[in-house]
Amino acid sequence: MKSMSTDYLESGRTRQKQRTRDQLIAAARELITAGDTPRVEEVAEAAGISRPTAYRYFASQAELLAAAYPETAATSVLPDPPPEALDERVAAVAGFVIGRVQENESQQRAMLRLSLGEVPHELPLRQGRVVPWFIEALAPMADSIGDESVHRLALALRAACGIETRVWLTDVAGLEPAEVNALQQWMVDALVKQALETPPQ
Amino acid sequence: MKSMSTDYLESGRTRQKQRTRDQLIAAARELITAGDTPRVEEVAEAAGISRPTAYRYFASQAELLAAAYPETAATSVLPDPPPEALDERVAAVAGFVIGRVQENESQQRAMLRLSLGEVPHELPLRQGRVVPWFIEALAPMADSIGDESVHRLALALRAACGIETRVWLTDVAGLEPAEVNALQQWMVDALVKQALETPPQ
DNA sequence: CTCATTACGAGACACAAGTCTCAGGAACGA
DNA sequence: TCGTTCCTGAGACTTGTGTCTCGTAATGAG
Repeated sequence: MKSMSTDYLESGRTRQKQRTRDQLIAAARELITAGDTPRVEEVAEAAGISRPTAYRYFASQAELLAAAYPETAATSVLPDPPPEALDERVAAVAGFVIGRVQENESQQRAMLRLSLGEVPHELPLRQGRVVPWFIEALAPMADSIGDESVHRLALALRAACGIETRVWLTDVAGLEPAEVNALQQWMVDALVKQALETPPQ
Repeated sequence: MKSMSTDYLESGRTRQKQRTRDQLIAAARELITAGDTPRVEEVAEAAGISRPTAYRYFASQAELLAAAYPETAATSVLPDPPPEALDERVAAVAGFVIGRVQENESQQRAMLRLSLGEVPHELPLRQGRVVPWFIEALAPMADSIGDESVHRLALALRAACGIETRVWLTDVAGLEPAEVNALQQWMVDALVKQALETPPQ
């Protein structure tokens, strides 16, 4: 089953459906923040909804959990007032992101694993807010290297401090959490500094 | 079931067991290079061995596939003669690694997914040869920044050009394969250049 | 308030991973 | 060659994901 078409929710008994969907997401969110990777059955039961109905709203466990993933409402994570120095601005964003990844590591791992399912998804993965945060932090250098390069750099920064990099540094390289944080932070700093001299692409 | 203890293979009818294990690995390798992520049953059948026996040798599909993963025999991937310039040396290794990841992307994704199984593994993940390759390429700078920093840098480089980073740049950032290669190569270059000024840790 | 629409629940099914038991047969020592 | 060890195969079982059918009941329009 593919993802439910958007206009399905907007036809028929829309309020009932919205309610059901919200209950599922709320239940999933609660279980996720409680620390596990809930099965669809557990989410459905916690929401007082049957399993088949849960699958009527979300094509897979991955989609349900993705929809339930706690969002940060903030549109900016720069301190107030924002620093002027580029590396400080970026370091602030990176520090926030790295910390968040570390806090929610088990959920992030679950999301990554589910997103790698053998059957290619119909894009359940949403681009988060991290890239915009980095682009905001990099704004002062947009004039000198151009928007395109700023975008590339932001992608590289997100890659450097995301869960994917963390997983490797932890599981395979065997670094301690604090060491992982430090190395990711160093990578971010190095990428920014180098971008000033030779921007990507 | 945990991983079979190593000395199990070395006790009793060792040759029979070694043969069985080799047949399983050979069959898995064939199926993997044919392009899919075979089920344990498929590997066992292809090897003319029963499924329970396959599980006697490998605790999980992940372990079996990991054991079957094609190895590069080379202990060095530097061109002959090796360049003197540090960035060229590293670029050579990175280019090789990035190319290999791109070639075997589906298998690498399968390995990554299986390595993220909910139940923490008893270390089925082996540190590959990529880090040693990078350390070799970085040898000229060991005197100036120290072995420890070289090691850290090599870990960062491997993280930057591995499958984990590629997955994100492809699936979420939506870059084309060639763009992914270019950005990973840029990241590697930037990290090396910056390490000359402020080494990690 | 009535009734057709339509979301929901119960329960069964398919399939894959992983586990367990037990009996047969191959390997190896004597 | 004989006999015991112990590896292997057959097949059932458990758990989890995702699908399907069909009857029921809530919803909201008239």
